[in-house]
Amino acid sequence: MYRKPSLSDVASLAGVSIATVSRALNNPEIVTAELREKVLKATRSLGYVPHGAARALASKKTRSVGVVVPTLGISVFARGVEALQDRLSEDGYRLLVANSQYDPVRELQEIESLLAHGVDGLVLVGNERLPEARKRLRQFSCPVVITFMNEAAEDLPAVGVNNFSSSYDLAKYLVDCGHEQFSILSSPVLNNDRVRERRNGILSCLDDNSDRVKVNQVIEVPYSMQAGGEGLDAIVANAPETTALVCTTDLIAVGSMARAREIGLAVPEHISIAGYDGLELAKYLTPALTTVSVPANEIGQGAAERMLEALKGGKPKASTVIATSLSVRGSTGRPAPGRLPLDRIAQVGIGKS
Amino acid sequence: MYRKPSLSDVASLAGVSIATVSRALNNPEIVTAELREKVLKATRSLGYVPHGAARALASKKTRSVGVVVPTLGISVFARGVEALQDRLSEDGYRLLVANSQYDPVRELQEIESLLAHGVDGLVLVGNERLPEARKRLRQFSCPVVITFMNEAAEDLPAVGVNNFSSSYDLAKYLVDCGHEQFSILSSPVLNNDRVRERRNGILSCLDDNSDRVKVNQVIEVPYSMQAGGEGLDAIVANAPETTALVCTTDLIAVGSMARAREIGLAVPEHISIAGYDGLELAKYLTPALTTVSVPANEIGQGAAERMLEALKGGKPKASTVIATSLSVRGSTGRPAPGRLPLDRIAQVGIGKS
DNA sequence: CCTTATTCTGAAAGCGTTTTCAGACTAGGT
DNA sequence: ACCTAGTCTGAAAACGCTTTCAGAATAAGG
Repeated sequence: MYRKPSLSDVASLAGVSIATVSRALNNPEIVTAELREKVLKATRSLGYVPHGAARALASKKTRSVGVVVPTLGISVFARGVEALQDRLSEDGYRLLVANSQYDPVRELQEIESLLAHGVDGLVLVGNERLPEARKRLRQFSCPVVITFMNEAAEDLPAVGVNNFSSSYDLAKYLVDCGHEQFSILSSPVLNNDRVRERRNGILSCLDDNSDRVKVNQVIEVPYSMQAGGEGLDAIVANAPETTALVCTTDLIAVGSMARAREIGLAVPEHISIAGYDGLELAKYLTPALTTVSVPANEIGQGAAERMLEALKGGKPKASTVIATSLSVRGSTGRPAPGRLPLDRIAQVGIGKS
Repeated sequence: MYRKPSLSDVASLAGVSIATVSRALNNPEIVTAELREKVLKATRSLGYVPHGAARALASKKTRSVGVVVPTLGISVFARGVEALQDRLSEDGYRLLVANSQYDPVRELQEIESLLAHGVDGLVLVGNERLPEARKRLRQFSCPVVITFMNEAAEDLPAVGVNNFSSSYDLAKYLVDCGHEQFSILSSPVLNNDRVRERRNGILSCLDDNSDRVKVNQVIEVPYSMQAGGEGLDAIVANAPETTALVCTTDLIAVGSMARAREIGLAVPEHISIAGYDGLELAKYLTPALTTVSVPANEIGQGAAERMLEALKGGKPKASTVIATSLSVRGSTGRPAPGRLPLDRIAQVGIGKS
């Protein structure tokens, strides 16, 4: 049975010691050109590939980092992970990916699994996690970068957008449009500080303008387009005077927009709908969706940069806030004066597919 | 400086040898209950976590598998990777993720990086790769599973949909609708056997019906919604008699549909448009997009199952074909009799945003 | 030409596990 | 009571690399 070549195979073929081979491969400059050549030749002719585990054991570095995201099914996370991997790969690091499905217990397990594997660093999403998770992170004292948040607890570096202020701005834009009757449709806030911040940002803005503006309903629905549609139904039934519906997520916004059309509500004539995330598809909808664009790739890349810095030097740099942009599109506009309550306009059942 | 507890720390605290600790942790049943208890207690009280690299070195298993996808920016791949991770995680395996950006050289590098790291198995997309990549795979002789294809070269197990026949069926549906003037809008076929199979499937069907049906244009555009729009422009300019536009990808289809509306073409009255992938958002568009639904999660999960089998037993099971379903929706319909050429209908510039 | 400083190289000691191997101890049969 | 078979346990040998340490070789200086 064929055995994969090891350092000593290369060493004996090149006629040098294993120490020299190791050096020639890792610190070429500290070995004389002549030996280096011999070693490289032997390496090539044997097709030698260093053994990762052995190397990790000896050097105490696996050259890999781990990331735990809630799910890859959400485009911003997928793109963030992609950018993270792209950047890490440039520096020769591998990326271990896990998803928690928004379950803190699962997140803890995945973190423990990654730490046990021996990742050199860990990229996480948001600040909320089980105390055990924090404890493990401390115990392993490996570099951690928090993403999709503008700041992190325990003076960890964070790379992400300011969910609160960008949501505040989104709401402000709608207030400035002249809307007075608001409702909010949110994906679950439990275990999700990003969405909570967004919701609070919206509420804070509406509160700051409470002389002109009223918050009718704040509804929380599961994270799916269908649930977004059901959320809209609830708004129509319980807060028919609503003229502006702010969603904490594009997916929910898309679902509610589709449902609005189904029941005969015109967007934005009868109701303005806005989302958050900057889904690429959002601008191809009819009407195109007003949303807050989150540059997920910048977050991923920024996280990679922070991580690489920590892995090399170690100076704990502060957090990086990634700028969002408000993409105003066709799904929002001025409220129609004297519009009837939504439940009077809606023709429930008629447009139903 | 605090050192992480090792096997021997646990051993001395429990008053046994490291061999016993190792056994108590990995094969609890071969150790007497009494010792096992002592060991577990010591393990807990020290917060002992086995050292991954050392374990990998000794056991020649890292309990991790690697996957290389073209990009995570495409939803089917992201969902596939997610399902893969979910299933592998159940059995205690970690997942290393890399993307190649459709570049064969980059794919080779990532494969080499993963193999050097020591993954126990490798999940890849499609059959096309550099000869060096095959060589490495053979050299490391680690289990490989090919995904998103219904069969693979070199008798590797494959888990995926039949791109050819499902595309054939999609085209057949349009032929049966009565369409006679077809055009095809494809994302790049280079380094992408999945899309090539789809295109060939469509062409094969149209060829089988060449007595009734004509293929006007087969256009290849970059993989983006904008490019899809430009593709539509080209169709309108060069093949205005087209009544059915088949796209090899939902993203392209969405782009062309949006562009169609922009230039005043009604879908499906003036032109039927179909896609492929089963993007979740596709059914929330107006009109909803006819597409071939690919259950990416089943592919990921199936790949995980194959991989786990290979990792345990080793019987090389055959490929698994995952069924697609044709989702017929509003974007396709019967061709309008006596329709004018598209360039006569289009009002270029008017609807431009 | 000899001494001292300066590179480079090789021997060997880990790194923290798993696993083989042999010895110790228990139980069962006569 | 003695021998055999059968369980468990511990000592020690890998696993393949990095890195320290000391020695060899070369260069520089007097």
